[in-house]
Amino acid sequence: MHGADLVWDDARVFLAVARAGTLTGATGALGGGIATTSRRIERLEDALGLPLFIRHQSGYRLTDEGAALVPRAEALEAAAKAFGASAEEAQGEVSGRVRLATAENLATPLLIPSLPSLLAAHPRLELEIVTNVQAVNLHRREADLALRLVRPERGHVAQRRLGTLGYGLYAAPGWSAGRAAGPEPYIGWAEVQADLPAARWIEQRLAGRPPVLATTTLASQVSAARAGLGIAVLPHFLARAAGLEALPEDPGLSQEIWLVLHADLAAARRVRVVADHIAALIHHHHQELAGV
Amino acid sequence: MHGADLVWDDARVFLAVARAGTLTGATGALGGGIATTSRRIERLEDALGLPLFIRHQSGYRLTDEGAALVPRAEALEAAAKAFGASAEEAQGEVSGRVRLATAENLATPLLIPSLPSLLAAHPRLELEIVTNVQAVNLHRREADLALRLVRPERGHVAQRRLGTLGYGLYAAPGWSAGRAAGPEPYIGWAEVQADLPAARWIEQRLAGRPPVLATTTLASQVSAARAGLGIAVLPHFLARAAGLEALPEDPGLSQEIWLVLHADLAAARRVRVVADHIAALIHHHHQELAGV
DNA sequence: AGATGGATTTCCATTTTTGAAAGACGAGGC
DNA sequence: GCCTCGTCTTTCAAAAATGGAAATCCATCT
Repeated sequence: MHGADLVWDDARVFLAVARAGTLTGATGALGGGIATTSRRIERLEDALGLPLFIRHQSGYRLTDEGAALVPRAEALEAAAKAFGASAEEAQGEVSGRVRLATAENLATPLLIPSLPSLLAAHPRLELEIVTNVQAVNLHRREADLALRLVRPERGHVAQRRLGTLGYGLYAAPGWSAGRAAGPEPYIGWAEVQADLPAARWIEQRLAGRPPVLATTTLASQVSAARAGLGIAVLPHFLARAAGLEALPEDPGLSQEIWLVLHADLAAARRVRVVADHIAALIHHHHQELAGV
Repeated sequence: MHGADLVWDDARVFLAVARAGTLTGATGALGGGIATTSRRIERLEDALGLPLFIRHQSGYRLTDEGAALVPRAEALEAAAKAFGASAEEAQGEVSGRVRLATAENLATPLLIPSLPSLLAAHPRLELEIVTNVQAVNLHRREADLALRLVRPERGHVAQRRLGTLGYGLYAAPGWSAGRAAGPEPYIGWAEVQADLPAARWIEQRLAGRPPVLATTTLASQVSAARAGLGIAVLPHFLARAAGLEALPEDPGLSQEIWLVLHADLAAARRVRVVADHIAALIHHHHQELAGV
């Protein structure tokens, strides 16, 4: 008959009415409608199986049992406040080291410049960025989280697809205007990165001819293109920022951007702070990255 | 943004999910639907402004902050349990003295016979019945509660109208058959009770003639009527119980039955136990009392 | 690799709760 | 003794919460 399902929040209503002495007053403190306050007191009395108030014309007056319950309800209130306060405390400072593995394509031009705000917001956060992507294995805890350009293999990881990185063909400003038709010199990737999508696309396009220059970093390719050495396949956002000229041909290349977290660490606050920062960053630059 | 309005019951859901590790499991423990559990966790995270769980494919896993909040939620749970348990204890034995003032009309035939069950249910309850109605004044604490046949004057009292006491004209069985027409002998009230409605009605009816017998108690009037002394104006329920014969004429007399409590005592459990008993009693005999 | 199974999220009809206004009741002031 | 004021209860339409079912997602097993 009673005790079956007591609604904790009704205890809050009970306290308000006990303190105010009238439904009207309690309702003002609670927000809502008088009728609601009345009904919840009724429900509480039903659940407890005893009358808490004597209904007076001038208001609600505690019964003996009601008065006896006030301290208990106050204990509940204190516990609830502690619960909420504890939550605020938990918002406190983040500290500790986070190792982030990421593609250099993204780290240098995009991620690094965004870090000051993150580190300023969390002074005790230590961040370590590993760009040696190939060798890093989350499972072996060589990094806490990774920003990847390939879909991660399944494993004991939490992953989120953040956006898309679009590629285009770029050259120095005025390139198209100053050149006659004919085979164009390409800037390509060194042998070790031959498996990058961009590298494969170029190789296919050159059909055996060697590239005019092969490098191992994006930054050097941008420099080379700007120096007028040839055409390069570059991420839209990077080439545009460098002031390069987009050629009309579209290589149709794009890569998904994935954020991968070690499952055991996803729950750690310091890791999540970094993950959220990166997710927001990518989201913010969503348009530029995709190259729409 | 957060803390604004935290729903205490959501803490219970939080605990259940934290313990079960899955929404499905927690829902089983809570009763209800999975969707509800999911939404309430969301609402709690919104209210607190921090993520409590990491959503896994295999279930919900606590974040650092969530784990930190578990003990607080457990404190809340303990407080809620104490609240409910305290309510059960308050159900405990009633003890103490209660003084009830009542009209003798009601006390002797109705109330007294009903007392065994009340006293059996509350062995430590001491009941004192005062039938000297006129002199009793609730305000002076001469009684804790009163059962009255007149509407109480307004004052610092709580009052409930319980029912109606109907009167009829009664005589010994076979009275009508055995008598010729003519002025009938009436059994009336002694001078001191001349202000009773029944007494007034009889006096008016007799138009100066003296009653054949005047008494000061109902019981004696019943006896007199049963002895064939004359006609009496008696409460229906009492006359019928005595096996008297109802005369066709209806005096049109009735009195409201009021239960009056001293306002300060209405909240006292021992007083309320008695009041509730009486209210239930009158309600149970409602039909007979009204004399329908 | 594909199928399977458990778990969550989404969707929508239903139930419950809510809240404003009208009605009822008694207290206090004139 | 009557009137005004404040408070609670009831009523009903609207809003919110609920929960079952389908859809989706992912890890494991075959």
